[in-house]
Amino acid sequence: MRRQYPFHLIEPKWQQFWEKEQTFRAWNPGEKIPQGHPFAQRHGLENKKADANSLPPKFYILDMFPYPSGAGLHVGHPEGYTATDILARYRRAKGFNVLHPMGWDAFGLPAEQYAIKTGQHPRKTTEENIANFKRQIKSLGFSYDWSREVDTTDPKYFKWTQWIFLKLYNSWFNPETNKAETMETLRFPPKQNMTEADKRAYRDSQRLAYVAEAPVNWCEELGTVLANEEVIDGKSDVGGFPVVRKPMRQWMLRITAYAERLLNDLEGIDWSHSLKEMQRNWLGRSEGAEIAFEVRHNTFDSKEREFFHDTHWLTVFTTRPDTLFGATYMVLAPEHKILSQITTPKQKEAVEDYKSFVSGKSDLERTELAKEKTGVFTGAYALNPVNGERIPIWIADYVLASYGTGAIMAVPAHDTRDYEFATKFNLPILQVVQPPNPKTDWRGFVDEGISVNSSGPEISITGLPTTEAKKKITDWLEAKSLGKKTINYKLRDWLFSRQRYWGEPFPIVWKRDQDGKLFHEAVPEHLLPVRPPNLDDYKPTSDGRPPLARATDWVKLANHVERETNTMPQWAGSCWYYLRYLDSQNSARPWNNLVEKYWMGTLEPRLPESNQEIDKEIKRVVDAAIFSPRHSRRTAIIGRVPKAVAAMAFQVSGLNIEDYFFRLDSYGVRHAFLQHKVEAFEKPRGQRALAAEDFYKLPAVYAAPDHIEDGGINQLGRRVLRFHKRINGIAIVAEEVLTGIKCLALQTMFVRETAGDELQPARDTAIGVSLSTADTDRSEEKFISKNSPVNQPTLGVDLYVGGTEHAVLHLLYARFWHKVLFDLGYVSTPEPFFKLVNQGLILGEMEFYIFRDKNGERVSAAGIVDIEDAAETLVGKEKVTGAKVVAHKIDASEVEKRGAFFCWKNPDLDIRVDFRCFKMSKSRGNVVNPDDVMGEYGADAFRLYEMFMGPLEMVKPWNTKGVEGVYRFLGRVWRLFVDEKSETEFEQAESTTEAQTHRELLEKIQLSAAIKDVPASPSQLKALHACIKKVTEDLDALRFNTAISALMVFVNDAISWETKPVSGLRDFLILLAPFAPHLSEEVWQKLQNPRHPQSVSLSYHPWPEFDPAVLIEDTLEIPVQVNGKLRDRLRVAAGATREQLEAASLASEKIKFFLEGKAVKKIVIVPMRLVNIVLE
RNA sequence: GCCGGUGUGGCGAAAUGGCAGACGCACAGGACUUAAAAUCCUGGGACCGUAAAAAGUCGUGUGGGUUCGAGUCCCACCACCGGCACCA
Repeated sequence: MRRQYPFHLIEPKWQQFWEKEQTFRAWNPGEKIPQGHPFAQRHGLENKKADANSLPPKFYILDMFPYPSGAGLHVGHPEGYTATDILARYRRAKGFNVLHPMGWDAFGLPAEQYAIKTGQHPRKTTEENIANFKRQIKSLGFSYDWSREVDTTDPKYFKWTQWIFLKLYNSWFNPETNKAETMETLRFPPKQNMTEADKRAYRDSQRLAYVAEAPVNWCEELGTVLANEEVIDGKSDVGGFPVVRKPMRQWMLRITAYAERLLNDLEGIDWSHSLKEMQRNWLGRSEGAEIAFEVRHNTFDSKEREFFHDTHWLTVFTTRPDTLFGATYMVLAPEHKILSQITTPKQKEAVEDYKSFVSGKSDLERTELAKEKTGVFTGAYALNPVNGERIPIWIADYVLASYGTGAIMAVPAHDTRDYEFATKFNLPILQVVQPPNPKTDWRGFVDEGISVNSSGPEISITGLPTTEAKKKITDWLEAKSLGKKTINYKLRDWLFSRQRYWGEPFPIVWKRDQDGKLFHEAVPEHLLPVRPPNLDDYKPTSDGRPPLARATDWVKLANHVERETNTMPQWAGSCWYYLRYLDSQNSARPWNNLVEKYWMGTLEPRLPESNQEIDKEIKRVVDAAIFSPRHSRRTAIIGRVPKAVAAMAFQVSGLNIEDYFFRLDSYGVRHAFLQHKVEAFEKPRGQRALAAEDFYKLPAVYAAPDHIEDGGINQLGRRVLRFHKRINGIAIVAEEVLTGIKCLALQTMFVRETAGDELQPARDTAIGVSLSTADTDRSEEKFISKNSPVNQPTLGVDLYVGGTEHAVLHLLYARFWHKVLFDLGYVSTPEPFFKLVNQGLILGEMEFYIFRDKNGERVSAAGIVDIEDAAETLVGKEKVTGAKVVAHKIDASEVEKRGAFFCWKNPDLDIRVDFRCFKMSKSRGNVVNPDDVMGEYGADAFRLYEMFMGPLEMVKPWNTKGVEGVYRFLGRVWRLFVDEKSETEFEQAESTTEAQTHRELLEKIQLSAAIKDVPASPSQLKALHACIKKVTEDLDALRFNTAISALMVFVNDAISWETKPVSGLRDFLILLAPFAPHLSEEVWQKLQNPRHPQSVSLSYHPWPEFDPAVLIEDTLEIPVQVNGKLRDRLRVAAGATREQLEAASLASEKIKFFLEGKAVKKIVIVPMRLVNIVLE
């Protein structure tokens, strides 16, 4: 494609300019901003030291930093980076102090494996890769503050990773305060005569970082152990090598202590629904009961009596205590400790055989081959506590030693797995739950119903619904000390050590006490960082000894003290990098506290300036009232003011806010509401609808807007809203305190009754979006939208963008570390990432496949079924014959569109072709290299295209033709501004001069003569302000694709203007700049002052204000429908009344035709929008 | 199996319950050109019409429902994508 504009000169020019001028430096409280910096000019900070109060509000916008692989950047990286860069530039223009950093997550296996192969030090590989990544990222013109760059493999960085590890090492989790505390607060158990060794052992057992001998995931090929999160289907996440369970001594982090908080705090952060679900899933909370079963030896015959000296107790975990009467056998995990004590001699051999059979299986076999249940009887029996029934105890590998108590009570009638097992081994199946639908088979029915056959001598739950039955039986068990309510999590402690070279060494040494017993101790903080030794051989050893152990000089310290030779996993460095960015040059501390508070938004918030007219006192109280923001992307949550806070607020202000509700919008702006009315609606099936009084018991309400009808004007002259639909749930009519805007929220979520008095919303069943406001009063609507992106900081990182692949690894670990640091007082927010967005995957370009049968004849895809993706090709079956066919990729030029299909270009066009997109992969050869795209179309076009493809979160296929489309658009922008003749001269000069002077030749290019310093015409203003409105709103909502289309619409219009008013075009450039910064800067410079080409960057120029007044039309085109079908359009005056609209509609000739001979039943008129005539 | 997400032209997509398909790609026709590229203009969901129009009918995965009006809200289902998967 012909070059549209000289991006090859413009882009490097501005990248160098920004770097030289430090245009995108983010300023910390206490820093002095250099003279003349546009940020200082904009915010009045010249010659001043910027303290936290004089700095504008912060905006922290973060990318997931990349692992610098040898392959270089792929097109997925710039997708997220472009989105964040656009927002960073937008926020800068809006007046924020924007923190937008970049760095390298550089520890990792590929560099180490390359080292093993070639002997090249991983540091060298890493440095080369970083250099290449940096070059590529810089060529995209992102506005990163490179002065804050971090590299996890830099000793200056991992010094603090080790420092945080020591914080974990020197802390324990206090269950009473539900938080981590330093070891000083740990009390020893009240036991006499604890020796120093006892005390040490106790302390070590309580640390957040501890050593455990546990069965771990050992990967032979990688020569290292792996975390649960790194094992997928029994294979290593990296490389896909088999993983086996093997007991080893390893470092663990006590993440399980935080399971509850990691789960609960998800509610307060703005992450996508699916991502939160993934985390919830991984945490795997389940509520149930532990029940103790007695295993009594006198239940066996006298000959065996001597083998059983005690009564044993076996505890099981179940989520369905209500099915206890249906427990017909028990199952233990083969690894269960009690096994040796209860197995009868007769069964001993069988049990031992089974145990060795199971231990020989890999994890993969244990899960994949588990379709058929296996197990053996132990010979022992337990007593069912409710009725004294003797139930046999089995062992089977479908019960996991690591979850719950490693033992279950099997209720085959109401558990799928137990049912399979019982069927195979002919164990009794006893119904204890009756399904609600009598036609449902009770066998294998696992849902809730009514308890049956559940009566014993002391307790009966027969006839109770499941929820009540659970509660009653649990209470009874608790009273008898036979059981208790329990919560279990699937989450396991984090296996934190790796047998690798290329990772952070542990700041730990091993010593021996007087008795020769080995113990560990922290390396003192002042000796950090502990650097890894130099090695010649990086290979792991097959016995699990880490490669660091080879460096004996490094390992062995004086007095027989030895270093820990394991290294930390790759995730360690990424657990806290977002904190190091805040203060990356600080060599004394990981970060400064004030700086952390400023960037994480915990300093005193400032009031939005635009709200000056609002009663400040109320605002202050409102600010004080909410300290725990709870909202998510789609759902605004209204919270009630806690009583204590309300009382406090009353003392301060005399204002009673107890009846207020608060809602945080997606910008963190607080809206207070006064409730007017609550109504309950139709009773839903199976569950009971909320009643008005229930509302007061709810801790939070998910609000959902639905049908709102205009209910006329009330005494105050305000529109009243009415809803008349039947809705299952409740409706709240409320008025926003600050603005007086009436809101209506329909609450269509149902509640389940729980045991206590408290009602809990059924999780995430809210269907709606947010409170909606009356759309009848336009000035109120304006008020809302104007105030939405307000200057109000949010807690933590304001926006974090990255791929889904880190949903449970990085994001869970980082939240965990952050919470520990929060507990210990090093950070000020409980969560690190306030809002998080996952970018969607970019697939390869569309590919065409033509099928051939076994004779090589081409066959139409129309007759092919069961098409599957088989390594690099497609296979399918012929529908008629069932014969196998294989597809071959063909070029797009061999294909012709025919109706809804693509056909092979033979004369008949009768052979249909299959078309689809695949994930980009080296082996398929469909990887798009960003360097190539940028070389051909430039960085601006590349950025623009990645954003124009579709919504950020969606999976979308790459299409090079699409890049050409946006490239053409940029060319049109260029031609909108420049004089064609001067450009031709430039091109001629460029082709005949030395390359070095090319950039100066840019100055040859003149502005178009059509650009004049004249006021814009009304229609020009209209086009501009429509664009301002759309781009601003879309950027706030992260809708980049539609923002770009608005820019295109403007340019399509403006290009035909005879005179182009310079002020309007300047505003347009500000709008375009976040998307295409290089082109915008270049044109801006020409526009500003052609005689002083080195004028200041447009990056800090204020974002244009949208003026709704210019968009008001004199006349409108109103569609007229008859029975909901469009029949005519009328042009009417904008202020036309209902009566005028009705008369005009009925007068229309076209409408008359449709009304002929029919009676008009009703006429629906929506002023300014539409008329609908309903006939009988 | 469980959980979550998504289904709209040939393709990427857009639409506070109110004119479905903005914007872009691909395509077709035209202008400019010796020609091509680039650029500019025009067209466009399908069907039925017609010399060409106009008018009309059907259209947002399927089937129901609510509503004057549904891509959008409710119920049931189907397909695809992603995650988890013997977690009691």
